[in-house]
Amino acid sequence: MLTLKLLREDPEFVIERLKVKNFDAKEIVDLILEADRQRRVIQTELDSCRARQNTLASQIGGFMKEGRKAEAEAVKAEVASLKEKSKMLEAQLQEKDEQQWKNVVLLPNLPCDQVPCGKGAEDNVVVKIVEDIPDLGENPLPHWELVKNLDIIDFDLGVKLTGAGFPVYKGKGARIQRALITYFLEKNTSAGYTEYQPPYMVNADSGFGTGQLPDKEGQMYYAPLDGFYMIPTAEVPVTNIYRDVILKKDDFPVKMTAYTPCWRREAGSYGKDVRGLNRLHQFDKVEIVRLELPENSYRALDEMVAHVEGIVKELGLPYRILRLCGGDMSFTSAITYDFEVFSAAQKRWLEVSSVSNFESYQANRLKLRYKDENGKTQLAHTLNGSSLALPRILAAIIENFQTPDGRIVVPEVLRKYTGFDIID
RNA sequence: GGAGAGAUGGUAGAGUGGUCGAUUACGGCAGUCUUGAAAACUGUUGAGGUGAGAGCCUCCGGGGGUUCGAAUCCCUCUCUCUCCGCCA
Repeated sequence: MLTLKLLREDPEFVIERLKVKNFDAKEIVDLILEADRQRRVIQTELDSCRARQNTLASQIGGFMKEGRKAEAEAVKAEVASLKEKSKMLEAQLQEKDEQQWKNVVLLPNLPCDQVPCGKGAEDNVVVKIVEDIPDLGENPLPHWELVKNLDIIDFDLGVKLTGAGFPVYKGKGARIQRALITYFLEKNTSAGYTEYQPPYMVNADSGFGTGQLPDKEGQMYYAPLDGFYMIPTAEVPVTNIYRDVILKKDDFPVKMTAYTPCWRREAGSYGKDVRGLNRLHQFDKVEIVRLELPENSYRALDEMVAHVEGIVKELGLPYRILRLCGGDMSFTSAITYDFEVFSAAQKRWLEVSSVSNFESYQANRLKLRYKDENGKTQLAHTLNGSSLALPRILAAIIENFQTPDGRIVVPEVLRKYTGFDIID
């Protein structure tokens, strides 16, 4: 959520920056500022009305003690009329508050100045590409055929148990999942990230804190009886650990990592994008989250990108790093780098990680703050990235490391976790 | 699921209708003392809104109500603890 301070002080800047995200903010900003002006007028009037009431009420207290009943009654009459007035003002204030709030949450985060303009995926900028694409000979199989032949992932069984997009991993398929999770967590913890096991369901406050609510409500599974949401990413519970927290300057940086399953309804997806492991309703992911001082957040972002790159490289997968254009960025992000690995059999790039700086956008919703050197409370910066998401990594491993006879060679770094070096 | 007790500032813990945004202790910060530290002493120390500022307003788990006046009384929701039941 953008701060009211920024909107008030430099609305033109906000409108300009949001054009990079192809977001026309003019009308909303005007509505917010108008509601804000009205709100302050009402607030001032209400405050003085209440101040008068408070004074009179304590006067009555004095009269009552001294037994001056008649005088007390006279003052009571005045308070009664003030009370009606403040009731009315309160209602108006609440209305303006709601108007303002309703509109402020509609504004996405401002993209930082490194973000290129653009409409969609085609305008993203490739900042690095390591194309070490394996030669798989004649007819390499896509992963959904390989896993069926090897009987390590059963999509049909998932349909029976739950529905499409809920695969069942079996035997070496399950084992390599667990190996990947352990491997990722160890890479992250040895880079100084503290490991967490958060809840997989969160309440509405948490959903709001990281920006899933209110606008992406339809993307989460919801348990109405208890009002809980299945997490779409570990980012939600992990970042919310610090909701309503005021940190000290030397508490930074806060570095956290967590493995969780993730659930996404993915309403509206179709076609080849959803084949096999490409898009699931339930998948596994290891996430890294950082809280930083504003002056350090971009350095931290570079560090996170380098960290994720190190892992992808170690796995031996061809990859590229994209800087997302304004049109392809998420609502809450100020800048995002995507990692994609090349899936040799499908002959396409698959997104496996997304590393973002949210600057103070989430922090403002979360009320995640710190005391600066003058003792003033300031908003912190939040960042996160996948490190890494499993299914597409697994898809790429399965396809890129297939042998002509349909077996899968396990990447070297995973072998101490799998306990086998080939899937057959 | 049933019965009962609670929820107050960073923490502990007072406060049951009238200067209570809140006694006190601990912690934190600053100072005195000290070569330095500790101890002791002194001061200071919640968040937000509004205003140039003095100040004023809001917040004692959330929401609603009673009252001239609510941390304090009533209703409701959430959560915590104790006992019972169920259970990996």
